[in-house]
Amino acid sequence: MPQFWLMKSEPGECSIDDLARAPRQTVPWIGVRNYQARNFMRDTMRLGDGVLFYHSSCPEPGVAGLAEVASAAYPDDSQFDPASPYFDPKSSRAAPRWLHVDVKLVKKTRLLGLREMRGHAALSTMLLLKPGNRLSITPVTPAEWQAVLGLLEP
DNA sequence: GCCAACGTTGGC
DNA sequence: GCCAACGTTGGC
Repeated sequence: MPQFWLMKSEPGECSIDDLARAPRQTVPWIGVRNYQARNFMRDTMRLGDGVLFYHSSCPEPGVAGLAEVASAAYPDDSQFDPASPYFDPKSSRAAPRWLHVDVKLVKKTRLLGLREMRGHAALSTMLLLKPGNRLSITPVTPAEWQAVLGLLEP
């Protein structure tokens, strides 16, 4: 049974084009510092799960492409680096607090804008669209996934 | 830049 | 274990 996710990335940090240019079109999803999002990666994600690659905190927020989970969860090295903005002094190599998976590009799509998404009843259940949602990784139901694909590939 | 919503921290 | 203060997210 395939699972599906929506993962937010700031295009200034890593855009869909950055992903397309990355070696093997794969990037480590570093920098998640939220326990719920971490737990999704650690406990629920499986290799090959579908990912909606979402651009956030930018002029045109929305789904910018499709990707897939390309690794199991493993420790995020940036938490050990004092020079990194993601440094966590309370973490240690012996007991890493933060993990991440790798994400691989499937295809860049047209931009399915946040505003457009709000206009479709079939997407109204998406956690992304719930008021106040800030979670950077959210589960997507098979119905929501199919509805998004339908809008991206009519 | 604003601000609402939410998660985390830390004193008690 | 409560909860006020604080920091962050992210659309607008």
